[in-house]
Amino acid sequence: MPRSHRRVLTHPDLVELDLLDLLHALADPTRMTIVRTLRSDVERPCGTFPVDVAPSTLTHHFRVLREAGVIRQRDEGNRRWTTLRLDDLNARFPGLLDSVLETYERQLAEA
Amino acid sequence: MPRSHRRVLTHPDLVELDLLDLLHALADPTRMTIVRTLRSDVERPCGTFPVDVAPSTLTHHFRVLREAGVIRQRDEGNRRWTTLRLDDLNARFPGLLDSVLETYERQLAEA
DNA sequence: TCCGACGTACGACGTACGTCGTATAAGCTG
DNA sequence: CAGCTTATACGACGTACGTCGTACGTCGGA
Repeated sequence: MPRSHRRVLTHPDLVELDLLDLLHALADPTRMTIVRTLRSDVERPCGTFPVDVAPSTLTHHFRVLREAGVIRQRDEGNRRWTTLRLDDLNARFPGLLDSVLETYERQLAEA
Repeated sequence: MPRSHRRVLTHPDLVELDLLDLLHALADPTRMTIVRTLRSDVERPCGTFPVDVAPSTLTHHFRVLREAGVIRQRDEGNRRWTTLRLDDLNARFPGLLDSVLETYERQLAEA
Protein backbone atom coordinates (compact mmCIF):
# COMPACT_ATOMS: atom_id res chain seq x y z
CA MET A 1 0.00 0.00 0.00
CA PRO A 2 1.80 2.98 -1.45
CA ARG A 3 2.61 6.25 0.08
CA SER A 4 0.68 9.12 1.50
CA HIS A 5 -0.22 8.53 5.06
CA ARG A 6 2.67 6.10 5.21
CA ARG A 7 6.26 7.18 5.44
CA VAL A 8 8.50 6.76 2.44
CA LEU A 9 10.16 3.37 2.42
CA THR A 10 13.82 4.20 2.99
CA HIS A 11 16.53 1.58 2.93
CA PRO A 12 20.02 2.35 4.20
CA ASP A 13 22.84 2.20 1.72
CA LEU A 14 25.45 -0.56 1.91
CA VAL A 15 28.16 1.60 3.40
CA GLU A 16 25.81 2.92 6.04
CA LEU A 17 25.18 -0.49 7.58
CA ASP A 18 26.45 -0.73 11.13
CA LEU A 19 27.35 -3.99 12.79
CA LEU A 20 26.07 -2.99 16.20
CA ASP A 21 22.73 -2.01 14.69
CA LEU A 22 22.62 -5.39 13.00
CA LEU A 23 23.36 -7.24 16.23
CA HIS A 24 20.67 -5.27 18.00
CA ALA A 25 18.19 -5.97 15.22
CA LEU A 26 18.87 -9.69 15.48
CA ALA A 27 18.74 -9.83 19.27
CA ASP A 28 14.99 -10.31 19.39
CA PRO A 29 13.05 -13.55 18.98
CA THR A 30 10.28 -12.10 16.84
CA ARG A 31 12.71 -10.45 14.46
CA MET A 32 14.79 -13.59 14.33
CA THR A 33 11.69 -15.52 13.30
CA ILE A 34 11.09 -13.03 10.52
CA VAL A 35 14.65 -13.41 9.27
CA ARG A 36 14.55 -17.21 9.46
CA THR A 37 11.30 -17.25 7.53
CA LEU A 38 12.71 -15.02 4.83
CA ARG A 39 15.73 -17.23 4.53
CA SER A 40 13.67 -20.13 3.25
CA ASP A 41 10.95 -18.21 1.42
CA VAL A 42 12.34 -15.67 -0.99
CA GLU A 43 9.66 -13.04 -0.65
CA ARG A 44 6.58 -12.61 1.51
CA PRO A 45 3.83 -10.18 2.37
CA CYS A 46 3.91 -8.79 5.91
CA GLY A 47 0.87 -10.63 7.12
CA THR A 48 2.17 -14.08 6.35
CA PHE A 49 4.88 -14.44 8.95
CA PRO A 50 4.50 -17.07 11.67
CA VAL A 51 4.77 -14.67 14.56
CA ASP A 52 2.41 -14.12 17.42
CA VAL A 53 2.24 -10.37 17.86
CA ALA A 54 -0.23 -7.65 16.95
CA PRO A 55 -0.04 -6.19 13.43
CA SER A 56 1.22 -2.85 14.73
CA THR A 57 3.95 -4.62 16.63
CA LEU A 58 4.95 -6.46 13.51
CA THR A 59 5.21 -3.16 11.67
CA HIS A 60 7.59 -1.96 14.35
CA HIS A 61 9.84 -5.00 13.96
CA PHE A 62 9.89 -4.61 10.20
CA ARG A 63 11.05 -1.04 10.61
CA VAL A 64 13.88 -2.07 12.92
CA LEU A 65 15.03 -4.72 10.46
CA ARG A 66 14.68 -2.38 7.50
CA GLU A 67 16.62 0.43 9.16
CA ALA A 68 19.37 -1.99 10.11
CA GLY A 69 19.60 -3.06 6.48
CA VAL A 70 18.44 -6.61 7.09
CA ILE A 71 15.37 -6.55 4.88
CA ARG A 72 14.07 -4.72 1.85
CA GLN A 73 10.42 -3.95 1.31
CA ARG A 74 8.45 -3.00 -1.76
CA ASP A 75 4.78 -2.26 -2.30
CA GLU A 76 2.61 -4.03 -4.80
CA GLY A 77 -1.06 -3.32 -4.80
CA ASN A 78 -2.37 -3.83 -1.36
CA ARG A 79 0.62 -5.75 -0.13
CA ARG A 80 4.09 -5.00 1.11
CA TRP A 81 6.57 -7.65 0.08
CA THR A 82 9.64 -8.30 2.17
CA THR A 83 12.96 -9.86 1.23
CA LEU A 84 16.24 -10.50 2.98
CA ARG A 85 19.11 -8.26 1.83
CA LEU A 86 21.35 -11.29 1.74
CA ASP A 87 23.75 -10.08 -0.94
CA ASP A 88 24.17 -6.70 0.69
CA LEU A 89 24.71 -8.22 4.11
CA ASN A 90 27.25 -10.65 2.77
CA ALA A 91 29.04 -7.87 0.96
CA ARG A 92 29.22 -5.71 4.06
CA PHE A 93 29.50 -8.40 6.75
CA PRO A 94 30.85 -11.47 4.97
CA GLY A 95 29.51 -14.72 6.35
CA LEU A 96 28.13 -13.12 9.47
CA LEU A 97 24.41 -13.54 8.91
CA ASP A 98 24.82 -17.18 7.97
CA SER A 99 26.93 -17.74 11.04
CA VAL A 100 24.31 -16.19 13.29
CA LEU A 101 21.41 -18.00 11.66
CA GLU A 102 23.09 -21.38 11.73
CA THR A 103 23.99 -20.90 15.35
CA TYR A 104 20.41 -19.98 16.10
CA GLU A 105 19.04 -23.00 14.28
CA ARG A 106 21.34 -25.19 16.30
CA GLN A 107 20.21 -23.60 19.53
CA LEU A 108 16.55 -24.07 18.63
CA ALA A 109 17.19 -27.69 17.73
CA GLU A 110 18.84 -28.33 21.10
CA ALA A 111 16.03 -26.91 23.17
CA MET B 1 37.64 -7.92 46.33
CA PRO B 2 35.86 -10.95 47.63
CA ARG B 3 32.34 -11.28 48.67
CA SER B 4 30.15 -9.79 51.30
CA HIS B 5 28.55 -6.57 50.22
CA ARG B 6 29.15 -7.70 46.67
CA ARG B 7 27.03 -10.25 44.96
CA VAL B 8 28.41 -13.68 44.41
CA LEU B 9 30.18 -13.93 41.07
CA THR B 10 27.95 -16.25 39.11
CA HIS B 11 28.80 -17.43 35.63
CA PRO B 12 26.20 -19.15 33.46
CA ASP B 13 26.87 -22.72 32.47
CA LEU B 14 27.69 -23.61 28.89
CA VAL B 15 24.28 -25.03 28.09
CA GLU B 16 22.57 -21.98 29.50
CA LEU B 17 24.14 -19.59 27.03
CA ASP B 18 21.59 -17.98 24.76
CA LEU B 19 22.44 -16.58 21.36
CA LEU B 20 20.05 -13.66 21.61
CA ASP B 21 21.56 -12.67 24.94
CA LEU B 22 24.97 -12.84 23.34
CA LEU B 23 23.92 -10.64 20.43
CA HIS B 24 22.42 -8.14 22.82
CA ALA B 25 25.56 -8.14 24.94
CA LEU B 26 27.70 -7.43 21.90
CA ALA B 27 25.43 -4.72 20.50
CA ASP B 28 27.05 -1.95 22.51
CA PRO B 29 30.23 -0.04 21.68
CA THR B 30 31.59 0.01 25.23
CA ARG B 31 31.10 -3.71 25.68
CA MET B 32 32.56 -4.37 22.26
CA THR B 33 35.66 -2.43 23.30
CA ILE B 34 35.93 -4.59 26.39
CA VAL B 35 35.71 -7.76 24.34
CA ARG B 36 38.20 -6.54 21.76
CA THR B 37 40.63 -5.63 24.49
CA LEU B 38 40.31 -9.02 26.11
CA ARG B 39 40.91 -10.69 22.80
CA SER B 40 44.45 -9.38 22.62
CA ASP B 41 45.28 -9.30 26.32
CA VAL B 42 44.60 -12.56 28.04
CA GLU B 43 43.55 -11.23 31.41
CA ARG B 44 43.00 -7.77 32.87
CA PRO B 45 41.78 -5.99 35.97
CA CYS B 46 38.57 -4.00 35.57
CA GLY B 47 40.16 -0.61 35.85
CA THR B 48 42.54 -1.08 32.93
CA PHE B 49 40.16 -1.04 30.00
CA PRO B 50 40.37 1.77 27.46
CA VAL B 51 36.79 2.90 27.85
CA ASP B 52 35.46 6.31 28.68
CA VAL B 53 32.67 5.70 31.15
CA ALA B 54 32.27 6.05 34.90
CA PRO B 55 33.44 3.13 37.06
CA SER B 56 29.89 2.25 38.03
CA THR B 57 28.88 2.16 34.39
CA LEU B 58 31.77 -0.15 33.68
CA THR B 59 30.60 -2.47 36.42
CA HIS B 60 27.21 -2.59 34.73
CA HIS B 61 28.72 -3.58 31.39
CA PHE B 62 30.82 -6.28 33.00
CA ARG B 63 27.71 -7.74 34.53
CA VAL B 64 25.93 -7.82 31.19
CA LEU B 65 28.88 -9.56 29.56
CA ARG B 66 29.28 -11.97 32.45
CA GLU B 67 25.61 -12.94 32.51
CA ALA B 68 25.66 -13.50 28.77
CA GLY B 69 28.62 -15.83 29.24
CA VAL B 70 31.07 -13.67 27.34
CA ILE B 71 33.54 -13.10 30.15
CA ARG B 72 34.67 -14.78 33.31
CA GLN B 73 35.84 -12.88 36.37
CA ARG B 74 37.83 -13.91 39.39
CA ASP B 75 38.98 -12.01 42.43
CA GLU B 76 42.55 -11.74 43.54
CA GLY B 77 43.36 -9.43 46.37
CA ASN B 78 42.09 -6.04 45.57
CA ARG B 79 41.49 -6.72 41.93
CA ARG B 80 38.93 -8.44 39.76
CA TRP B 81 40.50 -10.09 36.76
CA THR B 82 38.52 -10.59 33.61
CA THR B 83 38.99 -13.06 30.76
CA LEU B 84 37.13 -13.93 27.61
CA ARG B 85 35.28 -17.26 27.72
CA LEU B 86 36.61 -18.03 24.27
CA ASP B 87 36.61 -21.81 24.56
CA ASP B 88 33.12 -21.90 25.97
CA LEU B 89 31.78 -19.53 23.35
CA ASN B 90 33.38 -21.52 20.57
CA ALA B 91 31.97 -24.71 21.99
CA ARG B 92 28.48 -23.33 22.21
CA PHE B 93 28.49 -20.96 19.22
CA PRO B 94 31.24 -22.26 16.92
CA GLY B 95 33.06 -19.52 15.07
CA LEU B 96 30.50 -16.89 15.87
CA LEU B 97 32.48 -14.63 18.16
CA ASP B 98 35.41 -14.56 15.79
CA SER B 99 33.08 -13.76 12.93
CA VAL B 100 31.54 -10.87 14.83
CA LEU B 101 34.86 -9.51 16.03
CA GLU B 102 36.51 -9.68 12.65
CA THR B 103 33.56 -7.96 11.07
CA TYR B 104 33.75 -5.26 13.70
CA GLU B 105 37.47 -4.75 13.20
CA ARG B 106 36.84 -4.35 9.50
CA GLN B 107 34.12 -1.82 10.12
CA LEU B 108 36.34 0.18 12.46
CA ALA B 109 39.14 0.12 9.92
CA GLU B 110 36.84 1.46 7.22
CA ALA B 111 35.56 4.40 9.20
C1' DT C 1 -19.77 2.03 -5.14
C1' DC C 2 -19.15 -0.11 -1.03
C1' DC C 3 -16.87 -3.12 1.98
C1' DG C 4 -13.39 -6.08 3.60
C1' DA C 5 -8.42 -6.98 3.67
C1' DC C 6 -3.88 -5.18 4.31
C1' DG C 7 -0.60 -2.65 6.59
C1' DT C 8 0.75 1.68 8.76
C1' DA C 9 0.65 5.90 12.01
C1' DC C 10 0.05 7.43 16.40
C1' DG C 11 -0.23 7.46 21.15
C1' DA C 12 -0.03 4.93 25.46
C1' DC C 13 1.90 1.79 28.74
C1' DG C 14 5.26 -0.71 31.47
C1' DT C 15 9.86 -2.26 31.40
C1' DA C 16 14.69 -2.37 30.36
C1' DC C 17 18.80 0.09 29.25
C1' DG C 18 22.93 3.17 29.63
C1' DT C 19 24.52 6.63 32.40
C1' DC C 20 26.06 8.76 36.57
C1' DG C 21 27.01 10.24 41.63
C1' DT C 22 27.46 8.73 46.08
C1' DA C 23 28.22 5.46 49.62
C1' DT C 24 30.50 1.38 50.93
C1' DA C 25 33.43 -2.69 51.58
C1' DA C 26 37.86 -5.14 51.26
C1' DG C 27 42.66 -5.30 50.28
C1' DC C 28 47.18 -3.05 50.20
C1' DT C 29 50.71 0.02 52.01
C1' DG C 30 52.77 3.00 55.00
C1' DC D 1 45.71 1.79 62.43
C1' DA D 2 44.99 5.19 58.77
C1' DG D 3 44.57 6.21 54.17
C1' DC D 4 44.55 5.06 49.42
C1' DT D 5 43.06 1.96 45.74
C1' DT D 6 39.88 -1.10 43.56
C1' DA D 7 35.49 -2.18 42.37
C1' DT D 8 30.71 -2.74 43.58
C1' DA D 9 25.84 -1.60 45.33
C1' DC D 10 22.22 1.38 45.18
C1' DG D 11 19.27 4.80 43.65
C1' DA D 12 18.15 8.25 40.22
C1' DC D 13 17.50 10.01 35.65
C1' DG D 14 16.26 10.27 30.80
C1' DT D 15 15.72 7.51 26.86
C1' DA D 16 14.72 3.54 24.08
C1' DC D 17 12.30 -0.68 23.54
C1' DG D 18 8.46 -4.09 22.85
C1' DT D 19 3.77 -4.26 23.15
C1' DC D 20 -0.89 -3.06 22.11
C1' DG D 21 -5.48 -0.68 20.66
C1' DT D 22 -7.42 2.46 17.72
C1' DA D 23 -7.83 5.20 13.68
C1' DC D 24 -6.86 5.61 9.00
C1' DG D 25 -5.43 5.24 4.07
C1' DT D 26 -5.15 2.25 0.03
C1' DC D 27 -6.33 -1.51 -2.87
C1' DG D 28 -9.22 -5.10 -4.82
C1' DG D 29 -13.41 -7.68 -5.34
C1' DA D 30 -18.52 -8.18 -5.06
